[in-house]
Amino acid sequence: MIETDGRRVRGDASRRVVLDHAVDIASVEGLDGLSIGRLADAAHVSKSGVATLFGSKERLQLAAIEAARLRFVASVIEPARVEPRGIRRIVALLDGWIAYSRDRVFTGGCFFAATAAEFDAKPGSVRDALAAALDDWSGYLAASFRYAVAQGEVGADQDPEQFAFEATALLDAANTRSVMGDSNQPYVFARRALVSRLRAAGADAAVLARLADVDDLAA
Amino acid sequence: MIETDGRRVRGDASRRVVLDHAVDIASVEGLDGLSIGRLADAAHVSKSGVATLFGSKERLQLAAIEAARLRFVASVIEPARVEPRGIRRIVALLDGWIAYSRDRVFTGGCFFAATAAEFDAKPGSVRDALAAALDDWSGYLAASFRYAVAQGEVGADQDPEQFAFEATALLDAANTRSVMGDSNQPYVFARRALVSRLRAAGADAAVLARLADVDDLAA
DNA sequence: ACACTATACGAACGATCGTGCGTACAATCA
DNA sequence: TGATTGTACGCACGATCGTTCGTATAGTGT
Repeated sequence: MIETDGRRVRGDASRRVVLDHAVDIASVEGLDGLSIGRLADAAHVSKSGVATLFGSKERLQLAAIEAARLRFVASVIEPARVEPRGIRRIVALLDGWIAYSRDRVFTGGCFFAATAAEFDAKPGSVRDALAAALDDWSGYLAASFRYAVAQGEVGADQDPEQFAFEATALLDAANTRSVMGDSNQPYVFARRALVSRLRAAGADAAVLARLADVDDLAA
Repeated sequence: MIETDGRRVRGDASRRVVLDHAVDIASVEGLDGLSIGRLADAAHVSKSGVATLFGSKERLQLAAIEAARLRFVASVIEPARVEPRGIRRIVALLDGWIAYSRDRVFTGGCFFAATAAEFDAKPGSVRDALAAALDDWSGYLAASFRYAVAQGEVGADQDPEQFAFEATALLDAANTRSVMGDSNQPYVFARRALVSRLRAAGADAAVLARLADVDDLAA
């Protein structure tokens, strides 16, 4: 599985560098606003070099989505995996997501919030890839919640899909409003809503402390 | 205040026709993706005609935002004003917003959800105008809720700004996911969440019937 | 009557877009 | 060694972008 071909290794490294700039640009300008020429300038490579590495703009967009997915997983999912499955991991995921948005892991805020709204009405492989990535995230949240239900950490009447919808709605709204208004206040709203929601679902108050602890405004 | 100059009357009529197409295109392609050439084709006027009517692309974008605001007010705000202030009007606003999104009053779903995510990280007059429009909507919801608190229709401990944040978050999420996945299921999630939220706030169950009544899937 | 203003258009501007071609170089493999 | 493949570049193509200019027409004022 490991690439040993020196040419491909070099190419992969180049793609990594270019994509690192691409996801940040796209989080601000969108995946359509991401132009090959300006991307080439930002990454200090030639325009035709970028074209060679990705073949077409659509393939560049798809590669950017995959690169963004990796950065998101490393920033939100992986750190939360130190917590045991169930309600504790859910809290870690939600708290980690707020930090991911607040700390601008992508220059323009959450990459997927920006590009999903851009492509939701444009059918094609780019939209499909974005929908798949969002379903992965929402599905992971729902699966974690389902485990919490099975463990009795929250009420048995709770619908995991319903919870995942509400949680991602609150997080996305906090992201967009924070970026739009250059304020951390929306994260406070999101924290309060998420804590209330989980308490109403029957979650133990002590486990929610991490979420309830509001340090966004101080930071 | 009424325009009597025949030239201006004709110009305003032309602007109205062009903007009618502009807001629908922008709800799909975004305000940057909205190009003067394609807008001219859609409205069956010349490209330079559009340029004459609006002066610059930025002024066209600002005019489109104002036109979208008018369509939104006529579609969501005005119909809800038949209900008395307070919780009843809030329910009418939320139910009306879901219908506004579900019925695709704009071709690509909510105009403001699409363009806000596009411009939230791009400082300038366009972003400011979008932020102002969104604040108007969120503020109207908060003011209505504050009235409901004062009337004792919901608990005195309830924060109107907090409620407005949560409500708009749920509505926006339902819109984006419905457009993205071409399904009405997200509206069901949003209804359930909004009803739960208002019931938890102390609202009378009977007033919430309109919101709880799920006909989105049947439609 | 005349000057002036507000649409509306065709034509063209320079700029940027995505893409393809030809070339050069390095790495792989027969 | 020679043929092939993957990167990387310069260059140029046709298309489209926002904008400007000149012109024509219709409505408004003096």
